Amino acid sequence: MTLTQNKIASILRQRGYKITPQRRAVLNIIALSHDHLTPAAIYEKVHEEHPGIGLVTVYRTLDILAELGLICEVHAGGNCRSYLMRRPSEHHHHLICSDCGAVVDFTDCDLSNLEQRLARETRFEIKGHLLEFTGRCRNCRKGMKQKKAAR
Amino acid sequence: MTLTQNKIASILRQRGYKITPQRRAVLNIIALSHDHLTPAAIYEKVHEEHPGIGLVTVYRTLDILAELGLICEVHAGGNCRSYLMRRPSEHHHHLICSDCGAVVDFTDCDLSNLEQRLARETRFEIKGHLLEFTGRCRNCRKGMKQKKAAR
DNA sequence: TAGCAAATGAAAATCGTTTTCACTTAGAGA
DNA sequence: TCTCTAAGTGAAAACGATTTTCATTTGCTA
Repeated sequence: MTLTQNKIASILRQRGYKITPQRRAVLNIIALSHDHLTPAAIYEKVHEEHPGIGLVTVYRTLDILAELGLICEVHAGGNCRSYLMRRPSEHHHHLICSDCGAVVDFTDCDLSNLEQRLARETRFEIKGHLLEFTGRCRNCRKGMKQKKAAR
Repeated sequence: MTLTQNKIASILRQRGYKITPQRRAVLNIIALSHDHLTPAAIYEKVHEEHPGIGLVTVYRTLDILAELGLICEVHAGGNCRSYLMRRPSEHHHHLICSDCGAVVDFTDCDLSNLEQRLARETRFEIKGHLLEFTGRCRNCRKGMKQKKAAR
């Protein structure tokens, strides 16, 4: 379930952050997009509607939203840092289409067996994991006619 | 099994790359280290012994080695791009100590069930995955006295 | 050994991100 | 509703990592 913007605004307020038009705009863009967006892409979209908003503000807003856990990072191969509105608020992972960039979440990774075995064998205290699948989504598999989303 | 340097050299030669002292030096550093190293760290070490070698050359060499699949990238949280000599030449994953940066490989990730299920449910054609565990290694768990390896 | 394509190093360019700082503003309190 | 202040903003500059450019050097084939 997507958090409503009002809900997000109230979380921000609770934590002592002010609700500014700039933050609303950034939030809006991320919430409306089903893709993961790089900071630059977010800036671009935000800037279209609100030309006054600077890239710096986008970065600052992303930092705050990530800190509050309202958005999450996608790694997706080479370049790091693109963001996605946090949909399931619990632990989850991503399945990323390498063609169009679509992201699907999944929650049940069931790595506990593997984790336990690794912990036993290596004597590591395992704290977390990063798991992402890549592939081609349904749409991109049929029809190459799909427009590739501009990154 | 670690590829010997000679073997690597011959792979380079086969692909039309020349064997230069600079490339040897970079290769040497990566092969001797059991940690994953950032380009900067590699440069530093290489530079100690061969002060003539520039950072640019390190980058170029890393690109080539990665392209040939002789070294592999480690993601490890925030900052991307550190490299590791490819030890098992097959598909494998990393277990990374968040304190000292030690990396342990493991090969049997057994995600096929999950992968099949995801493919069925999402109609993705799944091509690959990224799996990394993070935690604290045995040494770092006992004794905080361990010196943190400079990144 | 000669010759040339490939490789190198230094400097400059580029890219993404962060810091600085003077100015503006959201929102708590009068 | 108005005032005041801490928090937020934008522009420019700083910054670190990586890439490009270009003149010079070098490995290696003929």
